[in-house]
Formats: sequence, structure tokens, C-alpha cells
Amino acid sequence: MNYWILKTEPQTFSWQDLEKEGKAIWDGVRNYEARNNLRKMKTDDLILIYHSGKNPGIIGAAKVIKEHYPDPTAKEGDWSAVDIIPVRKFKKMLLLQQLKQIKELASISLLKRTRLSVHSLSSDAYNLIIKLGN
DNA sequence: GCCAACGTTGGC
DNA sequence: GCCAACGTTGGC
Repeated sequence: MNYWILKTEPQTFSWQDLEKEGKAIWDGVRNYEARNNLRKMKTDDLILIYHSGKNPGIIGAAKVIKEHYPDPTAKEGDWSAVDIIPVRKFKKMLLLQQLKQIKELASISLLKRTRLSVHSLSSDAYNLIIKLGN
């Protein structure tokens, strides 16, 4: 079992959209490292959804239901997409500002590699964040 | 709106 | 292969 964080701009695609549609094709990733992470995802891997932009933070948990396949939105190049479904929305969004203050999370790649959109996460970090979100 | 970080492009 | 220029992301 692996754990991941997917970042999205809520104006483009939000947690609300994910819940409303019940499922999402996670496409449009155009960065090699992020794409390689998508390709490592296995069915049932757990995901945290992060909203960037205004009041950035983690808003809920999701999971992988379909492993990577060619990104249908890619006109050229070697890109991948996965399918995910929402699991549970956090009671209260866990803001970036709060995440930064938690010692145990200081080294997670979400906080260090600000421009990467698909991050892997340790099970410890995942479980801590879930606990804080509920 | 600004700017740091950093990926990409293209000239050499 | 190096590096300057440029574009994009995303926090503030």
C-alpha cells in the first residue's frame, strides 16, 4: 500500500467536483516526476487531495480505483492518467499554514518540493494527517 | 501583484 | 553539454 498527495487548483478541479461526479480521471499532468509517481500508483492506494491557491491545504481523502493508462487529454508525448474516487472529506480543511507547524511533517515532500503536483507520502505522515483532519 | 523555485527551450 | 532566457507554479 502506498500513499500519495494530489494537488489541484480548485478553480480547475476541486474536491467538490470530485464528490459531485463520484469519480475523477486524474489527467493533465505534464511533469515527468509527477507522471512517474502516477505510474507507481496501485489500485486501492490512498490519496490526500490538496487545494492550491487561496487558503491552500488538504481537504480530503481519496483512493485509486484504476492504475495508470495513457492520458486521454494528451495530444502528444508520453503522459499518464489514473482514476480515483473520493473517500472522505475532512471535517475542517488542514491548511498549509497548519501543516508547516507540525514537526513530524516538516520533511514531507509536499512542503519541500512546492511545484511538484504528485507527491508520495509515508504511511506515518498519511495517518497523522488523517487523524488531524478528523 | 510580486517573486522564489525550478522546469523547458534553444543558441552556441 | 552548457547556460541564459523564458515560462509556469504557487505561496504570500
